[in-house]
Amino acid sequence: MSQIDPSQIVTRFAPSPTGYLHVGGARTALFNWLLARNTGGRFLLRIEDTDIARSTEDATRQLVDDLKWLGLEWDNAELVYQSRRLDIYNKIIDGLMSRGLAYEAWETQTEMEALRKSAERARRPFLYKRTNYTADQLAQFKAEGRKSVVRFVMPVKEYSFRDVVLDKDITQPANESQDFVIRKSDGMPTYHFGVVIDDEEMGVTHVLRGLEHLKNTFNHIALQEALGYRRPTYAHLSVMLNPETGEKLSKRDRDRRIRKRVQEVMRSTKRPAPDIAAAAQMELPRFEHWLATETVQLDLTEQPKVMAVVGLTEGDLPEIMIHDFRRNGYTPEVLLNFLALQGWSAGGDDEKFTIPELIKRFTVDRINASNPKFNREKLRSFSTDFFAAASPERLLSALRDYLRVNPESSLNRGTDEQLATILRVGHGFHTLRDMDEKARFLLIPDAEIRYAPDAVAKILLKNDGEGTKALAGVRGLLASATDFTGHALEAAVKSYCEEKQLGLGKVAQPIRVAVCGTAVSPPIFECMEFIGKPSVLARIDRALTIAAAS
RNA sequence: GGCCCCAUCGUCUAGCUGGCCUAGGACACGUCCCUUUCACGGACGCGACAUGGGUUCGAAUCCCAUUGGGGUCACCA
Repeated sequence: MSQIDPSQIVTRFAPSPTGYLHVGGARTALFNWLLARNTGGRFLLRIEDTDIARSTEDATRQLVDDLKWLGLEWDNAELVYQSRRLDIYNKIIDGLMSRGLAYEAWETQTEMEALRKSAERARRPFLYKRTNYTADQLAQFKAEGRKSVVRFVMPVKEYSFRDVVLDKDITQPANESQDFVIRKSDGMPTYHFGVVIDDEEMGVTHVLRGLEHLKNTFNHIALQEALGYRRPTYAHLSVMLNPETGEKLSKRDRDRRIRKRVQEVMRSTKRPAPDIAAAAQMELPRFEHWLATETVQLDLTEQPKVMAVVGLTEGDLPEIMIHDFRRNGYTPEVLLNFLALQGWSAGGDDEKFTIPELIKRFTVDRINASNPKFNREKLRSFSTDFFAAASPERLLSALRDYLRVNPESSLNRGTDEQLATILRVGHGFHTLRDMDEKARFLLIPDAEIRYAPDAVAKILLKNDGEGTKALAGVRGLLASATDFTGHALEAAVKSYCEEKQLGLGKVAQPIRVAVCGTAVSPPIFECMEFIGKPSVLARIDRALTIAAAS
């Protein structure tokens, strides 16, 4: 083997545009990007849109947006779309056919299915065998309007390649060679074909991809040999698993979470299905079908409605797409750091890295072969630490980004200065969503404060309205305060409590409920300063009215 | 089911050219401290080499088997 000049390393990420970027795809992209950046090589992006039915332009845009958001910039100025390269593929396929290395096959998908079924019944593995059609058959197929596919004549021999993650040679015996499809009946190349041609033409030297492609590699090698192409270095990455199911992380996991919650709610509240379906504005048969069928998923309009009915929020669902993480208030540097640790480690005890550190320390030989379970708790902890250490500028830009994808948040009303204050007062949060949920009352009109019934009951009404009395008592003090800063308010309320022989909590908690609507908030005196005296008094009056009416 | 891959605390992992390991770190969890709430923070603690055989003076580290988990068997990538 010749020594590869590291500066010549070319990697690529080649997603198929079927939706937002999946977290597993993001990790694959990250590893390829890291390898290129670590060695001063190039990282390329190619769109594998050969599945016409599933690929959309929207999806391509979302994919590109997610990659940009992550900061995984690619080095090809022009994106490569496979769908625009049909001429190139067809020319090569014609060449293969003229050399007798590829041929047309006429079996329909139903016929293929039947063949597979019978092989299964006979309990032997199915391998496609070339059939010789008579002239009559061919004429009949064409008369029927059948469309042929093109299959590659895969030489029957043992194939072997070295996988640098597994650090071993992977071999496929000769009797598993099979003439696989390289051009589909719609004229598009298959993945196997496009990937081989494009990797060669783009000069890709290193292919880091998911483990699900391990066996495909033999097909690719056979094609490379037939075409006289170079063989890139292969590295197959482990599969990230859902910690609850132990299966591959899947978009379906979110749906599963909702279904589980619906079932819990139905069991505990004895609320019947028709009732929930109606509340979610869904047809009952559709709702029941979904409820009973794992493989059926709610669509994007149904999902939020059902969630609202059973009291689930965005933050309760497992994030699967990069966009989910963005919406839930994670930053790219945290996500990337964490993703790098799913299957890779720097060795030793270090695990918190900036992006430049990641680039510097990344090597392929430290990638692990076993499948990690995706542990969101730890990601959350990384996020907490990141926000605790971030500069005010980074905090604000992260929050602005979060708000762009969460337009319904009340914090969108804030000025930069206000948001900076909120960020400072509310420090110690895990994610921006967490911060948003805790601090959103700061930027909504007094009349729109919603008083949480359990907080009102526990803090204001309990013990014969003890809290309400305390609130009414301290109102005068607040109304007459001349200095409405957090410090001054705290000092004033503290001395008030001493004077009245009350614990601080006995007074502070009722104020909190009155001002925030909940029993939980950032430090209350600073919140009061932020909101200002008129609003604080208005909110207290409103709370007193509500308490009196309860 | 066939073929392939993998196997250290609940989780992510360090360690794997055998002795520095009565196995290290982080998350989670538990106790305590801080505290006007929730968090944050601090201290301490709990906790693993899947099993069975080898090889060796000596194995988490090497070999084999078993078990378990995962992947794959498309005109989807």
